[in-house]
Amino acid sequence: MNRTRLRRKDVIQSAIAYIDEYGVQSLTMRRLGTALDVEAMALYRHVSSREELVSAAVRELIDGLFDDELMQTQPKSWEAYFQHVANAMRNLALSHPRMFPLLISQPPEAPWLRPPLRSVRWVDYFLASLLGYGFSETHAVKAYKAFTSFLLGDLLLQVTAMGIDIAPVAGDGDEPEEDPAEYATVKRLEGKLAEDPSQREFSDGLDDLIERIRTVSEL
Amino acid sequence: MNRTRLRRKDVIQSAIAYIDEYGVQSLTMRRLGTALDVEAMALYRHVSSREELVSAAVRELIDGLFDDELMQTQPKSWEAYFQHVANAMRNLALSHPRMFPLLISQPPEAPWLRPPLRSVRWVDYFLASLLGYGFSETHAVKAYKAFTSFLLGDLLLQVTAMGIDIAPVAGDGDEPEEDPAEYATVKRLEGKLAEDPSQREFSDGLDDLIERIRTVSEL
DNA sequence: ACCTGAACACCGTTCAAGT
DNA sequence: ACCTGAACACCGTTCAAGT
Repeated sequence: MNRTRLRRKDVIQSAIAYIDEYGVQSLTMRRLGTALDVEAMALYRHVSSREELVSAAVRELIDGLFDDELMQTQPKSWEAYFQHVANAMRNLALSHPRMFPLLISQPPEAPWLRPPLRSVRWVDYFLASLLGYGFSETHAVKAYKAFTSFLLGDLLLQVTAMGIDIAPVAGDGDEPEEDPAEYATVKRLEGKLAEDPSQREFSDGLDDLIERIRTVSEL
Repeated sequence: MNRTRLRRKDVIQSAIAYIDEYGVQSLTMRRLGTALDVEAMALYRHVSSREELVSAAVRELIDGLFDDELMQTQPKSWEAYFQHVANAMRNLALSHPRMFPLLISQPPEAPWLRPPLRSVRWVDYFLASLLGYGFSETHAVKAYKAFTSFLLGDLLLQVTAMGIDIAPVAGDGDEPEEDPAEYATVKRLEGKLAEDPSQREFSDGLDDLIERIRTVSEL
């Protein structure tokens, strides 16, 4: 019944799995301990605090993304490269919707590191690639900023639209409920608002972004 | 020394002030109680749980934005209206950097409500305004989506760049530290990366967005 | 070297009791 | 009607002790 000696990796992987299923709020040293068939206190052998565990989980995800999806291929055009990275990040967000917001809430290693591309290694590789595609330094930095802003906005929106939140759902208390039926315009447009063209919206937004970056580069 | 009877409003305002100063993680019923010269348990007379308190604080901020900044003036052009709303939201984000991420992490009232514009009343008013400026229904919804995505991405980036996070700073544990000096490209571009043209970047991004929306509308 | 048990200081929340 | 005190079940974390 007892697996081989507990390793740090196991603890971190378990934490990710736990958060994916129940959310960070529910992650408890004691609960993760019992999930691993161990007393909570044993975890401190591998992790210095709950906070460090969570931030290690975040790092794990980002490093995984780097190793699996990007080192492998180097597309011919920078446009294809953007598509590549964007879709890899999107897949990460969609397969770990409860982890994704943590990429933002964790403080970055450097102030100019912009989530969700939040490791120095990552950004270094990204910028170096752009330079390799012939971007000027200024243009590469601009593209990096525009790209992160796009990813963050769109993916976070998508993830929260999945009805997932950092904290579990809060009851409405005894506040006056807002009644959507009262709001004429919203009611009228509800059909269009609720349309969920998430993949399409993302692709269109991305195409748009690429177009903007191209335009700037040609000035 | 004892103020007039505790009101729900006081509790919520205090919670906002407390979060602004110390972050949500530090908000504790007991601590907020002593900040209000009252036992923690007294708060439950006005608020049904800690969660409900936090979500009331978020709602308070959004409602305040609505009342103060937007009902007042109705600019002549939709472009000016966008600027209006965007800057109002930006001011909110910058004056409550520790609250702002909560606008995202709290579940929205309806699935198609996109943070940070996250109240039905708000969105109704926003969409109605666009229709008033002559937008078609489809175009108004598209503009709403593009606008929220922009606001969310840019403001969240700005707020996290302030070094603020939902959770207090996590130590790095005994993981291998990433050494920025090792990363050549990042090192080379560090100057450009660290430039903080936040107001300008935001304005440019907004101009860009407006331009995109205009273009679509003319097709 | 790794895990456990008991303990400490702190939570959110309930409930009977005070005024 | 509003607040308090004591209590309960749960946390993160420390530390001495077991193997």
